Amino acid sequence: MGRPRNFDVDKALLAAINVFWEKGYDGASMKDLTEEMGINSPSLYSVFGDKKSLYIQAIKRYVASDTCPPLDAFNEEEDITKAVRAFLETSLEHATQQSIGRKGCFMSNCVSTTTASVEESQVLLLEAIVLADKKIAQRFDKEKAKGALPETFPSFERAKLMFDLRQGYVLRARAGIRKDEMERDLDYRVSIILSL
Amino acid sequence: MGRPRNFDVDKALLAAINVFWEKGYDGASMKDLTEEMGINSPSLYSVFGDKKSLYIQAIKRYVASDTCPPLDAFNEEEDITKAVRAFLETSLEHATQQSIGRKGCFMSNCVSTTTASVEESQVLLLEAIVLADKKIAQRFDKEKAKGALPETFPSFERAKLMFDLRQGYVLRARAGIRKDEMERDLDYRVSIILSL
DNA sequence: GCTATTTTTTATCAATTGTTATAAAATAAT
DNA sequence: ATTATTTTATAACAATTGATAAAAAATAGC
Repeated sequence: MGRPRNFDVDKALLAAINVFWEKGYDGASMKDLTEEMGINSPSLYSVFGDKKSLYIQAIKRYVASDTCPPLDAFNEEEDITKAVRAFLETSLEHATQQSIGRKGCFMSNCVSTTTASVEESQVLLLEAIVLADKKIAQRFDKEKAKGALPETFPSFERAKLMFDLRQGYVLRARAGIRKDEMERDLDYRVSIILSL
Repeated sequence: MGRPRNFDVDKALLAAINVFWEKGYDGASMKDLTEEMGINSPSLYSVFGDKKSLYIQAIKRYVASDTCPPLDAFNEEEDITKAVRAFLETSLEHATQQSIGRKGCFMSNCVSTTTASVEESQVLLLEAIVLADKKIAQRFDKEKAKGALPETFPSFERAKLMFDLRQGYVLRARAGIRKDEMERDLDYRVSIILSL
């Protein structure tokens, strides 16, 4: 009973992700957040608590959505060489997209900057990295079982290698390096990740 | 003539770097800055201009100092294998050091987060990356001339590869992954960077 | 010892920060 | 229709934000 809520809690949370992603935790003001979420501050505070609490919920919501475009592209491609290429290519696309906000990855672009100031954010980032490593390694293992990769292929090491190369792309994109320039050594990196 | 300045401008600027490094551009308040720089705000504003101007000068000062510990370790080591190892090892050390502030790299930890909001910061970050790539590649070229690396060794691609792997370490360190855990595949990465 | 000049100090500015009372509005149960 | 309950809207809170005005203090030249 009582007056019904006239906004979608989940939609508001998704909007909050975008604000934090674009402006960072410190850079995002409550005014920015309430405007983008389409609610006023008392509603925000009653549903999400204070700024820090909202931020943590935003991270958890992002992680729960479990949609990392490069990882999805990696898993959707059947051929392992094409899959690795798709991972790097999709990483580049998202890192260099000009549209404001949602640049690169929410976890590495935003959450990584708050691990010192917002306690809970560190373990959430850690879990996301560990999960990504594991998913990539599992795919490599599957290829080994298929015979597409040799038994000696070090899945876990290569998984971490591929993941870490993405972080380099993200930094370079932020520095303004264009996608087509970074694409030039993309195939070369694919061959390194899969080298025997 | 006039009343003499009772603080060292350069020392104050170096202190400002530390504040931005530790707290980020948005997270660093003028109060934080004046306290750490040991001056009061009118002095700050008269010498450095506003916050954005101080920030740009801090970045330029950091770049001018030209001291990137991993890069220095890389160049000081004679043997190329040991040099690559030293680069990664030093990257890990600085990324994981527990002392507050000066974690990882000022450029990638702080400046990379302001490329959208502080216009001038982007090109400064770009120049730093381009310079680092070049320095690493030049060292590889020297090893090729010495015969320590084959003529076919792709210096520039490997330089960028090594540089980008560091970004992965920085992210992982922020997530709380320990140095000794990341050290486990350090030698493996050295062999990949130098593989023929 | 003045004067001119520059810096420091102290105090304060308006604006924005995150946050919360208070009261109006909208529903369900009685 | 009234009551109880919950959410909305409006307004305001104290604190902090980045930034200055005004006055005191310290030097060099005359």
